[in-house]
Amino acid sequence: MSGGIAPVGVSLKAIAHRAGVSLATVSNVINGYRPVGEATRQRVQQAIDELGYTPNLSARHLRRGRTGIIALAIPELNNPYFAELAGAAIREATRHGYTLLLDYTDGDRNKELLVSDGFRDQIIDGLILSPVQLDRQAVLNRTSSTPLVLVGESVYGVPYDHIAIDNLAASHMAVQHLVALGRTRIAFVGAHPDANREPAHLRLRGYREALAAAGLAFDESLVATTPHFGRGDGADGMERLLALPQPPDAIFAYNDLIAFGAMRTLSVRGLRVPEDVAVVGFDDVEEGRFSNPTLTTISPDKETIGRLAVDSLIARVEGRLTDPPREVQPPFVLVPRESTLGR
Amino acid sequence: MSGGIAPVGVSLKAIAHRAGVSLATVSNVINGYRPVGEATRQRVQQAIDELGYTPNLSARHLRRGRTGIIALAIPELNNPYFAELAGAAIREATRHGYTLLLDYTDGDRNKELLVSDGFRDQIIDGLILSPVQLDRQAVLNRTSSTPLVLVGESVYGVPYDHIAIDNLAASHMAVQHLVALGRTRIAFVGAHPDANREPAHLRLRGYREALAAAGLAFDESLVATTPHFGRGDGADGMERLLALPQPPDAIFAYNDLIAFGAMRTLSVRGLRVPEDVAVVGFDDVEEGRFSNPTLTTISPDKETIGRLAVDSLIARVEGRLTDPPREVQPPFVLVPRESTLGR
DNA sequence: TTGAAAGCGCTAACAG
DNA sequence: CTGTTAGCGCTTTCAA
Repeated sequence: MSGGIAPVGVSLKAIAHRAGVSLATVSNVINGYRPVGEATRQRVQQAIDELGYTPNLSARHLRRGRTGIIALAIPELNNPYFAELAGAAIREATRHGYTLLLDYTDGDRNKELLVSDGFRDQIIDGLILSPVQLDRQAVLNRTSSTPLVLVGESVYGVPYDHIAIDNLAASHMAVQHLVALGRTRIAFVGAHPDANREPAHLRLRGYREALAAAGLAFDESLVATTPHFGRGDGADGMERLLALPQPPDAIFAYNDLIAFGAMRTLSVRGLRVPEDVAVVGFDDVEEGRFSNPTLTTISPDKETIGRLAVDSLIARVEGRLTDPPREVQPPFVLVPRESTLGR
Repeated sequence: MSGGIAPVGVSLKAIAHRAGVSLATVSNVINGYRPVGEATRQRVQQAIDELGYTPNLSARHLRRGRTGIIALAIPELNNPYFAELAGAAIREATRHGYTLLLDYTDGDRNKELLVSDGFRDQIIDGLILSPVQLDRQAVLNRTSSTPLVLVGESVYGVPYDHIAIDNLAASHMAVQHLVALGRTRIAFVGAHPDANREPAHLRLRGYREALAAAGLAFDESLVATTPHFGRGDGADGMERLLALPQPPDAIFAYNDLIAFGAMRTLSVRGLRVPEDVAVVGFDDVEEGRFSNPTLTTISPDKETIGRLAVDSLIARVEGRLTDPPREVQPPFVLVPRESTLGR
């Protein structure tokens, strides 16, 4: 944030009048569109300071055809992963002089479509979208020409910049961690009911591949689907797994919230984490550093994801970037904590 | 969200031309500023539909002097309380056809001042502020004339609408709950170091009054101040309380995050919740329904707070509300869970 | 290096 | 009930 009070009514004209120059000159002092003589510049600057002038953004936007606003559309704010991502994006946007507007899709396909197809076009210069339900085809068919950057593991193979960690490798690492601890009945919680959707797919695929690599058989009954991706879903999924004839001895959760829900259920059922069941999450939200037990998890570099997404988008908006769309994979690490290592 | 694609370049003029009417008539069909004949209306509407027209907001805003955007400035998104509040506010703003912009102050006094003094004035019609550090005087001296609505327990006695639950009564209820369970050494975690600030003040005051009402002595060493209001602060505060010669047997936390931090410390130190130490939080964030143990807490009606704040603000913005500022106290309840009742 | 002026798209006052 | 038009504040082209 950088300040400056704007008494209503102080316009370019007022400054021009006060400084005894034309509108164009004042505009040039402000925007540097063409050079201005040093003496003139000083006089104009003084008038600006004295009157406390701030450009009227609506007018500027009308004229320029751009608004200085970009949107970040995420499924929900209640998932702290997105809250943290949004924080990073907002900081970066602000740094570039842009305002970032948050939109929620509730992970609802129709809302994702609406956003992608230009719901906010009148107000935004560009869009960062973290889709949940949107498929490749829908993105390809999108009807808006507003620059778009995708984040998250949902959609691949579309002509837009895409920022997401290597979900396959990350899932591998998570499962491998459990395998290394000697676990053999490793369950996956948080597969999407509609199994051929991409996002769960990648993490699920990583899970399967890692099992195979470890010589463990894939057991479909150990994959708990959930309608959403919150704590309640994790709790329910865990209940179902515990009802199995042979319950799991480890859980790889689609995300941290699901892991927290699962751990809650385990606690209620009198099972110890990690002694009876080890748990690994995905996202590394702050909660996992204070939960009982603390949560082992995949930690994507959220700061970098947010920053890169905003940078790419703004570069496209301003026409500075015209390369073909790029696929960027920010770093991630596995953070081992009590839910697998014990205390 | 309600949609409509806006191919760039479809203007009022285009519609007017297509429908064979004047600009004004099209505008009237859209805005209902004055009546339009039914036949004409139909023709215009058809042109609008066919061309997929959406008004250019920048132009409208320039003309109207309003932007249709309101801001909600909160300390941080990482506290799920604010995330939930923001969700409610966004829904309500959308319902009124407004866009809600989120701003973060980091609980930093300067940023709160900046926001309050009109940092976003060029872009917003009104502001909802949840101050942490801002004092009465700063609000009274504010230099912006943008309509303002305050939420939260921070500032009283200023000429703006204020939406906040009765913090005094809520704190009373929380402490009374602990007293009723037979606890006698009840600590308060999350007092602000600068003790004469209002927000912690009310909850702290409620705490003291409830102790007095219960015939319990106030022990200053049982008040743990914290620099911020996050999990880490709660964990640190708890450490300090446990180092006392006579540690507490109950905790009333300024908010849920602090309570989670405190419970984490208790767990690490091998103390049982609630057997050894009972814990009550404040905010009722979802996390507390899945934590181990689940958290007893004060549950403010966040939906109502968000809704009322937005409604009041928009009414002021649109000049529909010119009454003197009002103080509104939405309902709250105490939700007893395992952290005081046990399992 | 500077000025004059057109015009972005819209709303609302004025005129019929 | 409908049309004409001024002008919101700014950027940028054309002219000097």
